[in-house]
Amino acid sequence: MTAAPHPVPEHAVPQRGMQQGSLQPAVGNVFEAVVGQLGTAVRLGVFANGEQLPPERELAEQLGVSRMTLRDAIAALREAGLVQTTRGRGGGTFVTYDGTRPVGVRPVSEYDVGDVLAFRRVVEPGAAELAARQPLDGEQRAWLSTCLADTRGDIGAAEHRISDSRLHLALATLSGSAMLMDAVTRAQAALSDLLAAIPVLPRNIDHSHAQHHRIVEAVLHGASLEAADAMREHCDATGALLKGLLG
Amino acid sequence: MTAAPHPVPEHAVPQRGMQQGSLQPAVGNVFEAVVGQLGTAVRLGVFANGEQLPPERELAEQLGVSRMTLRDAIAALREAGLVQTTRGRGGGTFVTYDGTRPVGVRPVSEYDVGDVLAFRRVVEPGAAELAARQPLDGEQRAWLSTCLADTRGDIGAAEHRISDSRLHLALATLSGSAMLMDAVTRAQAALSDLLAAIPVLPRNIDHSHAQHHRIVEAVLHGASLEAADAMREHCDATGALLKGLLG
DNA sequence: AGATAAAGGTTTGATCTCAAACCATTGACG
DNA sequence: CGTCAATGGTTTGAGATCAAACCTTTATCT
Repeated sequence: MTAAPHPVPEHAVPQRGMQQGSLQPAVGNVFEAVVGQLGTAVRLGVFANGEQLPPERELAEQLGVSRMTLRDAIAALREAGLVQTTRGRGGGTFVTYDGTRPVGVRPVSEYDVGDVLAFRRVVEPGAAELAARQPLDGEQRAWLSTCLADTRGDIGAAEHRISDSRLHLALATLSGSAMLMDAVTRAQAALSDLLAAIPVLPRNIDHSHAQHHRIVEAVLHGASLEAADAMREHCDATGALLKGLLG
Repeated sequence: MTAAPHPVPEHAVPQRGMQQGSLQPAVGNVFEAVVGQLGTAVRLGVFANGEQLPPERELAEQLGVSRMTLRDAIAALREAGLVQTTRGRGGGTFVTYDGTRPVGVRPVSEYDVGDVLAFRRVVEPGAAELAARQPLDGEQRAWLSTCLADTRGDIGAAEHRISDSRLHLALATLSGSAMLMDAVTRAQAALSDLLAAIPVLPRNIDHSHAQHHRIVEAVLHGASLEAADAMREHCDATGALLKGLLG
């Protein structure tokens, strides 16, 4: 039919692309992908404890997945103790997870620790910088302040981790870039497992809070470079802590 | 069975998470996803013209997809004229695409132009910075130089676009971070459609080449901040050009 | 020439996923 | 108290996807 455009004799080395890295495997199992996504959303506090998930029909559409598959995924989360479900009007699926228990839901993807930290150090400062450049309305400013305040209260380590995630995701959301939001979410998801493994020293929390404060201040004042810088420092600090503790 | 943890009376507003943004729809159609990925890889020059794709069994595994589905995808690319296939020993699927024809293969995802540019401006400088920090061996340095030289030759606009992609992806690869490589690939993929739409002026190419040169030099010399800066400038220039022409 | 190896091509039955319609439960409201 | 509305629960048949085995083609080697 068609001859090979470049016949390759046996001895010649066919030059296959130096980089195959850019081919990312499609997740073969939709069910597992959804479990991973929802589980991550709960662990990161995207859905707060006690909060109601969107109705199944709606959530299924948001996830681009059939309702049946979504229901199977929710059933898995229910068995893992992350959510509870009630029927009837006013019913629904509610988050029952305060971060104090470990979760049996495995993350969607597994990355090298150094890789996650490097990635995060790039995208989070970028998101902060963009958020600072964005004109924020009153509601958005209030949201950011609330998220910041939530990381401060007299709460346990688990709650602190969740509100920390929420703050970072809020910043990413305010960047106004869906792709960046996406990237930060992935970084946080990959990070949350690592963070759960390290001991929380009050000193670290204080330090971390000071950095959060500086970041939020910068964003609220539209100081984009300062915001990026502060976030970079924050990532470096967390990274150093993690590397010191994990290898 | 189980009572709702927080019974929600009709009048009370159930507080559903302020950010639903982090739930990304799973791609429902594996076949289409694979067509999109391979098509993008070809358009970006991940597989160069005339080059042979990995054997089906191998490629299927890399993509995390069954061989049947992969074959369907390849058939689609073949009908779109992007590849040719030969049987027998020494046969395989070969890229037949020099960028001069428009392609009927739609990209995997559709993003806002501003979003793509903002994302790119964050991840590409980050990748360049990391690449500059990496200790590069001779082969890697040579690869980078080759990619740079390829963008210069006396070639048409289409070939130029492809070798440009290859250079950017090479830099991302040398960053050593799979997640960043991933992000840059997505940015380039989203960008390539936009870039195909703008006219190519010799002056722009010269300007672009000077920037590429500065970036590569910085990376080869391990000047990470300079590399990031140069790349940021390059992204800004491309971005300004695109914004001026598209919106 | 014949054997071998490396590729693509084909078949088949099991499993996953989807869409759509319909059923069941519960609280709110008249 | 009865109806309605908003949720989760269930069924069903079609289509997509998979894994594994097997067939065909063709260049190289002996």
